[in-house]
Amino acid sequence: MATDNVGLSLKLFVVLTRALQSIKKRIEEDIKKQGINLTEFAVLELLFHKGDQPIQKIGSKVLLSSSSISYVVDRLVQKEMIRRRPCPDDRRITFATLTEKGHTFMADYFPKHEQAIHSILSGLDDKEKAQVIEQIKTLGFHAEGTSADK
Amino acid sequence: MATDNVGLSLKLFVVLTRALQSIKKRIEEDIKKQGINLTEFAVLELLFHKGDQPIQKIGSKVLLSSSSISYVVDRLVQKEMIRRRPCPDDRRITFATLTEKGHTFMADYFPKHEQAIHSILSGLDDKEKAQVIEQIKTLGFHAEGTSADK
DNA sequence: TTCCTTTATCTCGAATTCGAGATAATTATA
DNA sequence: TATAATTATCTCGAATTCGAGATAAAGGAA
Repeated sequence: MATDNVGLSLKLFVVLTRALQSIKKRIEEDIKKQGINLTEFAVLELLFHKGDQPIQKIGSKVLLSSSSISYVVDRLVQKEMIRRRPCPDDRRITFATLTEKGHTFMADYFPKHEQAIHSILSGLDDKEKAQVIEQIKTLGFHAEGTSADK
Repeated sequence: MATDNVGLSLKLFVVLTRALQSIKKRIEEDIKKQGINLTEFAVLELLFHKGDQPIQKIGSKVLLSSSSISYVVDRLVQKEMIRRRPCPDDRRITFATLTEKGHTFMADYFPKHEQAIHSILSGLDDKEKAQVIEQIKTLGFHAEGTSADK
């Protein structure tokens, strides 16, 4: 068959892993200067762009387990970037809400962050990026579907 | 300019992160059944294909810090997959060496692992994979180069 | 209403990785 | 050769994430 190069798949996996490690490292370097990490930033970004969120929703959006979210939210509360707001309708739910400080920070820093990523990823032009996005999405969806095959 | 879509870069980063997370999760699931994790497997694979390695070399190959390598090697020694062998020429150096058990395991399991990855990544055909590999490499090299720009 | 199931959040302990610094051995320099 | 710099490995403590299980609140069924 034409599609049977097993070694090529392994290579793709290795290349992806290494590239993303380099990319993440650069992005994290940039963000760490602000005293927060990538996960915390992802949570702030979600709240900044989508408004207040139940804690459990945050977890599913940024792909973290419930226990990890509790921890991340704690840290952001300590840093006074967000606060916990009980839901009046359902007492099981707690919303995470940006504080004034958190909002100000994001309004100032998000554009810089986006620009930094843009600079780090400038190895490809827009057309190539769009292409890679499609291909990687395909790969991701397929991998997601490839669950425990009995 | 044509290449100025900042949001596209952010999207590429998010897509890459999520896809790789899915892919890694699947691969790890497969390996965990063997009682080892991805990092440990990477070390075993290096020794299996490249022969005995000084511990510090392993770190640079699998992209782990020196302290992490010590830990991973410890675990593999505990599992009797490898052993530490002092270098006679340079007493600072310790080689990691596959044990009989480790070698047998890899001879049996590596092809299965490779096949599993192949299956997980079968969302793209060979030609597309080769293309993605090149583009991701470009991205990675560029990101690597984009160090602390003063 | 009472009981069972589901949902949301949190606590706890384990796993994994890192960075800083310690130790020991080697190499280069004065 | 004595001293300084480099290299290899390890120890320690911190950071981050997870899974299992606890708790509390809602919702649904009998």
